Amino acid sequence: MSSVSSTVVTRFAPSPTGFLHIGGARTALFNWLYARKHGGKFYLRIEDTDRARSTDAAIDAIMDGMAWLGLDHDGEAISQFARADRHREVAEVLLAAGNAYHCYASSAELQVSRDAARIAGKSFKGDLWRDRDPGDAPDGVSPTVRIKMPRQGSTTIYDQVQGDVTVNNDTLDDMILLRSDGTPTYMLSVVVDDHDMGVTHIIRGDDHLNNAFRQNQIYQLMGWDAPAMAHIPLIHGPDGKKLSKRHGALGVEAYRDMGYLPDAMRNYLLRLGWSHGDDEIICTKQALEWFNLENIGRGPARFDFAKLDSINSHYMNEASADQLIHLILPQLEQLAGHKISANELEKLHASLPSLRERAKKLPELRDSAFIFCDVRPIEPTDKAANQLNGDIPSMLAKLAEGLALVKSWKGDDIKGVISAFCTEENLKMGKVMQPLRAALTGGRPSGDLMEIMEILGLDECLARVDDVTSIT
RNA sequence: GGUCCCUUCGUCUAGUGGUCUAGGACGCUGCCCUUUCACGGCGGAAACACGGGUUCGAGUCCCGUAGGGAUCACCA
Repeated sequence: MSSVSSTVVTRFAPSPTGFLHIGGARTALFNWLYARKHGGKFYLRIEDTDRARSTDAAIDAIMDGMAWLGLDHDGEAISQFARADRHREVAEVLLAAGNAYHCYASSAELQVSRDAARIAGKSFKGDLWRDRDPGDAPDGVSPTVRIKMPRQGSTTIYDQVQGDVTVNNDTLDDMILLRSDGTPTYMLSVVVDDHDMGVTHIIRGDDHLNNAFRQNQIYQLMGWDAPAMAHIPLIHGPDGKKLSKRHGALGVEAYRDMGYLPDAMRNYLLRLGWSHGDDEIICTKQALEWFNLENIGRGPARFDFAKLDSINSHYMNEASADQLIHLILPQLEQLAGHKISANELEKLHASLPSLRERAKKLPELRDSAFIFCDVRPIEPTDKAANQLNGDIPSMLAKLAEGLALVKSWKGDDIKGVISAFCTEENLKMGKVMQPLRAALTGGRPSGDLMEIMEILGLDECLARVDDVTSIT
């Protein structure tokens, strides 16, 4: 308990060059889950060593995204750039020990070497100055610092997801540790920060698997213990290709705007690449209990909106009416063009339980809730308009007369009036109910018509019927 | 091209050598319910990439082929 080494420490380390995309969100979720499950620490580290590409707006977007998903991190977000001195210090140690060296090669020379390696079918090693006499250094060129990779043997890393992965050391390149302006590169910074922060488990995208071997060398050279690794497969678009903006590589805030609930998002993301037998609906509390690294899948997963929708509808049914109303209220007011009154709010509350059953996403709920606001006249959909043709309006007008006389405005009594009317007019129930629904709801998905009428109230119902009967 | 990773229904996946004539979920679809739209209930179609091994026995282990992906920056 008290031993530092036994405490799990994970981190999410995005580069602030854009929003928090879906793959990053899942990586963050896994790290968060793993740390929280073990009562450990979960840190957020902003990898902003590339000053030109890092923006504060991106940092905000990432933090907002995580907050929305409910992934809280311990302590303040750490800026990698702020720790540059420390990174440089480690490079100096490596340099002093002869494990790193100055490289004076120009980018043109490097490019030639890279092309040559590719043509020869070999790996680029970037070691043009590895064995050259520093005395040959050209004047006026500030060198980069490169690590001296081993050329013999092989390195095997046990990855918690992929298993043992082995690479021949002679395919590793002498990567740059310090740029010619003296600033540290990501490859150096991650290792130093992960070590200094006491990170015990690195859970990150598959795209870093190759880097693990390069970074591993720094741990070796510095005599540090390397954290456990877990490289999770990337998320692909529905077409199996890399995610693009067209199909899912959106910021998490885009999902929020589309009307998905954070709980649903977490559940979906969790199941995308991780499983617990046949379980599909896994709340966060349960996930905290079950999550592990062993059950992370090894193949890339495709993003599927249909399934997300289905999970979202499940969580919409579990959310409280207050919560749901709170979420749709701003848009509802915008649609209605007025501030929602206490009276409308009451109707909204009354209708919500049945409305949310048929809504998969917030916008659908908002649209169906809309008819409970004071928004006469209701604009009918094309389909609904077709049900209000011919002599239908006069039929409805006649029905309205009967409704006005109902003894109490309760579902059963209303139904009684309607069925009596049907018998009297020798009409089938459906022939009356369908147009009535069209008149009252404009044809929007709603629910039990009697319930709707009861909630709407007699006056509103008559007014809406009047709206469609007086037009013709 | 080099290196590394991956490969079960359309999709997410269960499956850790025999109980797999392969299970669940989403989607699709048939029927039922029904006052529209939905919801719900009960069914259905639908997969072990291919080829060799190993084994009494392979979706499960090994090799190869094919396909997919990642990576090869003074980006992260």
